[in-house]
Amino acid sequence: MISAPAKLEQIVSEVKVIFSAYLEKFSLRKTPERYAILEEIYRRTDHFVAEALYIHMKNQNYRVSRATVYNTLELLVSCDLITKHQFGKNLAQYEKSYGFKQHDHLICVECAEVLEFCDPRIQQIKSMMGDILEFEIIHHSLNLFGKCLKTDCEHRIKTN
Amino acid sequence: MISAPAKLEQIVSEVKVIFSAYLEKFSLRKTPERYAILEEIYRRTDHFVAEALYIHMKNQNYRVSRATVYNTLELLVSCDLITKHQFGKNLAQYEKSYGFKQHDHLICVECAEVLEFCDPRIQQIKSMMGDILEFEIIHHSLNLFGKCLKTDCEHRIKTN
DNA sequence: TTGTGTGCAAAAGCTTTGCATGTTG
DNA sequence: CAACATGCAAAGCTTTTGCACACAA
Repeated sequence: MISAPAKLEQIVSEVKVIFSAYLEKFSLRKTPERYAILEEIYRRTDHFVAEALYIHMKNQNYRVSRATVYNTLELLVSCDLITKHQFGKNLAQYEKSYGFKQHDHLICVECAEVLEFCDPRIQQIKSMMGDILEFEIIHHSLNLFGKCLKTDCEHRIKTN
Repeated sequence: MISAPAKLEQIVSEVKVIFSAYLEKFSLRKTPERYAILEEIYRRTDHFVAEALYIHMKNQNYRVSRATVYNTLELLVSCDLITKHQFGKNLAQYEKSYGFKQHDHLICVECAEVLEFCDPRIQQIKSMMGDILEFEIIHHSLNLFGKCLKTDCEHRIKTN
């Protein structure tokens, strides 16, 4: 079996190829900033917000601007390498999407913890509703909001 | 059968009772502004944004501030009389929810048209995921994004 | 060389907050 | 009358835009 670090390297190189193809297809320029942002995202853990990505790159002394971060995030959403979420707040959260299973989210309204889950029925709903309402469904967003019942939930620990 | 205007009046009076009970329960004040905003929402059509509600009340020469509008919208969300949505933009949209069937949304990515649909499977997903992940699910948000295939879709008309 | 992309800072847009005033309970 | 709610304007935060410069193609 392939090791986790090796798999990460493989994914990073694959997403670069996909991004390159996308940039070529639309005659967009292959700038070092764009690749640096893509790589930063794929080496980071799960969900992140634009500002955190910007700060993190700045901390590594990488010269980049917010404008470029936002511009590149939009490109990456367009070529399906990341997904953009709005978990009820006025703040976009992003997530890498290549090489990971499609999933939806369950958000704790008390501690804002985000869990992921998969359910095949959502695909059925998408295709049925697309047919009935005559839409070509491109993507979806399903968020469940609730309270964690486990005793070790972060917000329960906090309130002890 | 009861007429549509009569039904609206009935709903308006019912939501006022519910709101009153909520305000009493939490020892909040029954101000004229709060009732005026509630009434305005229930007499208006479907989805709206906070600013539009504010402008609309101003145009009727009702003296109200944005602060109060936002404050009241939050109260109404808390007592389940309206629901708050984020259809992919950094802009909250609201919708009255009492007396209307629970539904989800299908958004056209080209013309931003919003359609509503119901599917019982979403309830099954909610209860199953709540059980498995040990969450008490309070509410959910399911948005499908796609392109309208009908020839009379607004964005198709626009581009003619 | 040409024009797209970038950095920087300012602006824009939605929402929240602070403070003095008004009004509910 | 005491505390809470309101109006107004300013501030806060995320995101977008304008402009001069840099650099990919």
